[in-house]
Amino acid sequence: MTTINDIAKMANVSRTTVSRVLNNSGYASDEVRKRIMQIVEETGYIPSLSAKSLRTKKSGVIGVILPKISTETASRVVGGINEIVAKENFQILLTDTELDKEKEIEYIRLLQSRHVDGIILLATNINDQLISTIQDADLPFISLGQDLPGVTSIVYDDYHAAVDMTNMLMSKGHKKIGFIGVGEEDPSVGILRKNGYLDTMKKNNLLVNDLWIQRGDFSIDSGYECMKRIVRGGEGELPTAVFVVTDRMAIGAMEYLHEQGYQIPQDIAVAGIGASTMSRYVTPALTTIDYFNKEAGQKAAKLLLERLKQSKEKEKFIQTYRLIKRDSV
Amino acid sequence: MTTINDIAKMANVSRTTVSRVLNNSGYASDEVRKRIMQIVEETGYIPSLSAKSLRTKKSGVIGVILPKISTETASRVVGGINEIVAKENFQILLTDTELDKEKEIEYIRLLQSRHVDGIILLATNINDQLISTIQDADLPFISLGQDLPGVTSIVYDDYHAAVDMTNMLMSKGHKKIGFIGVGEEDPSVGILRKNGYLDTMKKNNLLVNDLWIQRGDFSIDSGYECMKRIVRGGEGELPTAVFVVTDRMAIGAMEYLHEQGYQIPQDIAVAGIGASTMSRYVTPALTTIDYFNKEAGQKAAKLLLERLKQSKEKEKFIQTYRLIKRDSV
DNA sequence: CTGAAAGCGCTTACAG
DNA sequence: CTGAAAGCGCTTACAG
Repeated sequence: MTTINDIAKMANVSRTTVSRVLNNSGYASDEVRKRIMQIVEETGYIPSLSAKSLRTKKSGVIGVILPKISTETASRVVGGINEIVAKENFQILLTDTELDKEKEIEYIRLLQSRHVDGIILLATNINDQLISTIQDADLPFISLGQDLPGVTSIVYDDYHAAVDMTNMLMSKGHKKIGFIGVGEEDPSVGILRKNGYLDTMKKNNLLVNDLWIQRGDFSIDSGYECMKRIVRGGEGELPTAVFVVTDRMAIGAMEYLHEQGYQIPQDIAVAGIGASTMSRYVTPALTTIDYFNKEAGQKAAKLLLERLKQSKEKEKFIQTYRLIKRDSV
Repeated sequence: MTTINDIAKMANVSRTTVSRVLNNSGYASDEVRKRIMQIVEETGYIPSLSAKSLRTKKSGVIGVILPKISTETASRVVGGINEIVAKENFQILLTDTELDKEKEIEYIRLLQSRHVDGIILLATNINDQLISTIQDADLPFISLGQDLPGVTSIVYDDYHAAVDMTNMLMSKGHKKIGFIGVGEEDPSVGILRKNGYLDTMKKNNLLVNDLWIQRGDFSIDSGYECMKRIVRGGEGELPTAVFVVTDRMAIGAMEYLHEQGYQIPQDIAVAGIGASTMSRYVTPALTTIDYFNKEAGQKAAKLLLERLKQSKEKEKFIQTYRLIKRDSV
C-alpha cells in the first residue's frame, strides 16, 4: 500500500508538506502542490483514515443504533440521516439491536471504541443503565423517538397524535371505539398513544370497554390476533371503530375483518399510525398519521452535526405530524 | 480518555501484558490477569479500535454500498448481512449512492481508505470504470444483484423467474400479455427479465404487441403511468394480463386499473416480482416472485467472511426463487 | 511468564 | 514556504 511517506519521497518533499497539501492546511508553493497532486493521481494513493482518526481523534463516522434494520420506519429515518451527513462527508456505522436492550448498551460502547464522532439512537425503551451508559460515553448523542432524561431527544408528538385520531373517529360519529396498542416498555408508543386515546374518550364521556382494548407486539400478525380477540370477546357487542397504534398492526386487523366478512368502514372503521407505503395501497386505504420519519432523521443528523461543532445543553424537540384521512374510517 | 498505558501503569505491568490479556494471546499469570481485568472494569477502559486497526490492518468493518437505503429490498438485504456479520463482531459501514454511478466508485475508494475488511455492493449497473475500481481496490468484494465480470457475484435468477411467471400467466389462459419493465442500464432487471418474457412469448408463438410493452423507473408512479399508456394506447385492444418486473410498479399499475374501473384479474391480470410486504395486503393480493433477499444478504455476508480468511477465485452464485400465486392473476 | 522497542500512517506545534 | 520530531494507542516479534 502506498503511504504518505512514499508520496513524500517520490515528490522530494517531507511528509509534512504532503499532509499540508492534501488537507489544504498551511502554505505550499504552487509548484510543489502540483507535483504532489500529480503523484497522488498516478499512484492512486488513498490516505489512511484510521491513522488520521487516531491522530486527530475524529473519525468522520456517525454511529446509528437501530432497533430493527428492515423496518420501513427505520429505513426512512436512516435515509434522512444519511442525506444530511453524507453532504458533510460523514459515513454511517450501522448497528442493529434486534430489540435487545443489552445490545443497545453494548453498541454504545462499541461505537465509542470505534471513535465515532457522535451517536443517534432510535430509542424504543428507557432504562437507567441506558441513560448512564450514554452519560459515561460523553459523546454527542441524540435520542430519536423517546424522551431520554438528560439526553437531547427528538420525539414524535404521540400523545396529541392519538388525541387527534380519536377525535377524528368521534367526528365520524363513532362512540364505541376500540384500541390496539403495545407494551409499556416503549413509553412513546405504549403509554403516550394509549393515554391520548383514553383521555379523549374520558373527556367525551365515552365508555371504554376493556374487552375492546388489546395489546400487540408491532407485528402484522399480532394486529390480526388482537382484532380477533376484540371480535370474539365482544359477544355480540362490537366497537364501530378501532384505533390501532401502528399501521402494520392495523393492516393485520383489517385482514381479520376482511376474512370474517366485515365491511370496513361500514361495520368497523380502522385507523393506524405511521403512513407506511402499504397504508395507501390496501383496500380500503388506511386512515393514518404521517410522522415524517425521514424529516425526523434529517433533524437528528443536523442536530448532531451542530453539536459536533459546539456542545450544548440537553434539548427536547417535538416533531410535527399530519393526519391522513382515507377510506378506512 | 484512559488508554492501555494507563491500565498498564495502574496494574504495574507493561502494556504488552495488558494487550495480551485483553486479546487472550500468549501467557499471563492468573494473578496478573485478574488484576488487569479488575482495573479495566473499574476504569471502564475501552480500547481504541482505530489504533488497533492501524496496527493490525484489520478493522472489523464491512462496507456496504446501497443504491437506495429506504427500499424494502435494500433493508432486507442489509438485515441479512447484518445478522451474519454481527455474530462475528463485525460492523457495517453504510453507504448510499442514491443511484449515482459516480458515487459507487467514490464510495469504494472511501471505504478502502477507512480500511474496511471487505465490501458488499448491491449492484444496479455494470460499467468498466466500476469493474476496474473494484480490481484496483484489491479487497474482498461481493457483488449482489448483478454478475460483474471478474468479481464474485450473487445474482437472482432473473431470466428463469421471468420465464416462469410468463408461463404461469399462459397456464391461466392468457395469450395477450403485456410487459412493464425498466431501462437496460440495469442488466438484471432491464434485460434478463425482459428476455425471459420475450423468449417465452416467442416460444409459444404468441404475438408481442409493442404498445403493450412499457418502460418505467422502479417507482409506483411509473407503474401507474405505464399502465395508463398501455390502456390508452391499446385502442380498444387490451392485453388480458400484464407482467410487471417489480412489485412497486405492479401496484402502481393496479392502482390505475382500479381507478378506471377494470377488474383484476377478470379484465386484466397483473403479476409482479419482489414479494414485498405490500404485495400480500393489496386487493387483490398480488401474484409475485419471492427472491429471498434476506437470504441473499446472508449468503453475501458468509461468502465475504469466508474470503476474509482465504482469498479465492471469482465465483458466481445463482439464488433460488419462489413464485407466489395469489389473487391478481 | 513478562517487558523494551519498533512501527502502523497520519498531523501538528515548533523552528527555521 | 518547508522540514524534523513527537506522538496518537495499539500489537508483535524478539529477548530474557
